[in-house]
Amino acid sequence: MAARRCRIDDRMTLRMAVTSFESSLRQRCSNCSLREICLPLGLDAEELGKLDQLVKRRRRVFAGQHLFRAGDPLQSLAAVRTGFFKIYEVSAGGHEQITAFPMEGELMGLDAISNDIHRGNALALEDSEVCEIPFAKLEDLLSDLPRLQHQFHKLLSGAIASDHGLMMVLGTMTAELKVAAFLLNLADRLEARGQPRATIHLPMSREEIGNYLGLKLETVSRMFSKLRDDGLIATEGRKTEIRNYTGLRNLCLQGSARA
Amino acid sequence: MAARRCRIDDRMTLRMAVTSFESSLRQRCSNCSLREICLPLGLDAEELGKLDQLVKRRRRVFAGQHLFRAGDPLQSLAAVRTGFFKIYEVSAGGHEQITAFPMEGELMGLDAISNDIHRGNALALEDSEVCEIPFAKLEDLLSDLPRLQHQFHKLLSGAIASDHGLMMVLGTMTAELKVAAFLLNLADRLEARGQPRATIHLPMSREEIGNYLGLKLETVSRMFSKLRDDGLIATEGRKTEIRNYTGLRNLCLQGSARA
DNA sequence: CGTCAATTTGATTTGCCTCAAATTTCGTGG
DNA sequence: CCACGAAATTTGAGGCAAATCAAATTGACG
Repeated sequence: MAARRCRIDDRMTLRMAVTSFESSLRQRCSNCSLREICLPLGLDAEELGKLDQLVKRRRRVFAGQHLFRAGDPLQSLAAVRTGFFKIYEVSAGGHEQITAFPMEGELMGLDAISNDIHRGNALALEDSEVCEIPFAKLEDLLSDLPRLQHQFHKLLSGAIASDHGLMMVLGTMTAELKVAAFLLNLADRLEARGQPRATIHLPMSREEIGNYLGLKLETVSRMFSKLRDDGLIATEGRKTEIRNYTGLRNLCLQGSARA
Repeated sequence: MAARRCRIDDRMTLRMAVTSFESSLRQRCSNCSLREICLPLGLDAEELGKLDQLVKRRRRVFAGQHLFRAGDPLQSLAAVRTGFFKIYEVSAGGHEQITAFPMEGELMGLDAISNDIHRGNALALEDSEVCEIPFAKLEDLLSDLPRLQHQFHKLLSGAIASDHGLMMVLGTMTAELKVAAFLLNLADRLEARGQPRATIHLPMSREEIGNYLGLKLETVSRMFSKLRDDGLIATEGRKTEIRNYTGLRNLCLQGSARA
């Protein structure tokens, strides 16, 4: 296990060498996420070719580095190939709020299209790889490929839908349920990517989880302990194992039953 | 002032006659919201013509009626022409969560594109009028009109951005600040539509505001009273007047300063 | 004018936050 | 490889903001 966390921002030196071979081990899919997303569309070879041309070379982002910051002009959307990010926004009053934890296969920067400027900051929580997709070129391509256009709309719409899911968590759940829902959400997303849903790595701190869920870090920790004591999960540092998936899910369901 | 609220759902009878002429008084803009949205694009006459063909006849939705419900297949997006809606989702556990209060010029149903089925329920809070935009036809048109396509992407992206704004409110603010932010948000949206921002009508109940903000109705009421006692707003039933706009805004800013 | 729902206000409880300390984990250098 | 220091996490005690319970008041509509 090489080094994993890093606070110095945007100027990695020796760490780069150390971790560069590490991430090379992770290359599983032979192509970028955007193309993967489009595989079910039945595009022909020519169309797929256009898609490939669009995607710039993969880019590596080390733990603690920003891929983009609030205020940056939108040039490219970024699809996470490997690793984990956090997206956070800073309010006028200076408060940080994490709005998402994008993982493999998920797009970042969609909210920037509205005014061509990034609202959020994208910070790599672990050494990661992204595919950058120049947005202007993507839009050109979308006009030519209606099925791809439709898929892109689904993607944007899906982002709205998942934000609504989070709003429901924030608005209706107690601390215990919020944490349970958070773990279930991660488990489900892992499973959707063919990874085992029971074992979750959690590259983010308790404080970051709490920020995301509208809780304090101590409360998050207490709820992890409670879920552990109730036999629903097992914890070993940041490695979390879901011991009773249906139990967790039932907890969330009955919890939001009345209010 | 004719009747304003109604609980009987989807079977209005005499009310229809009473209120039908009432909403006819409100016709201010001569065309649909979609076209208005596209005015700054500099489309030529032919393009505008295509746009007009797309939009089905305006549809009236009476207070208490649903325009669509969760589970309905997505056929059309709907732009609010006049009136006010609430969009709410129901969790598996049966809890209702309001995710938005769309008003004039705002689109509903964007989150349904992701899987062609509405997640949310759209309920008219007052007698309203919408323009329905068949989504399949809209996508066809977008391929032909790149500027319109871009505008549509901005619209979707803007929905994501505004959801993030709400998440920040839910995650970081106290009850008082949530209510203040809610009123400011309404005021700003009114102003963006050329209406006076100081006078807000509030077609939703305290309970609905509380649901939206993650508070109980009693708390919402208390915070209205507090803002009133502090001279920031004046209340007269559901008619709310902003007496000190900058004061309200400063309250929100300093409030989220540290956490 | 009477009924019922919505809102306001008050009293009390509670869940989460705050403050504080102990413990574990992790990165670094010996 | 081990030991050290810093940061993250866990756990405890007490306080506070918002929820809950309850009652009075206002307002809407037949």
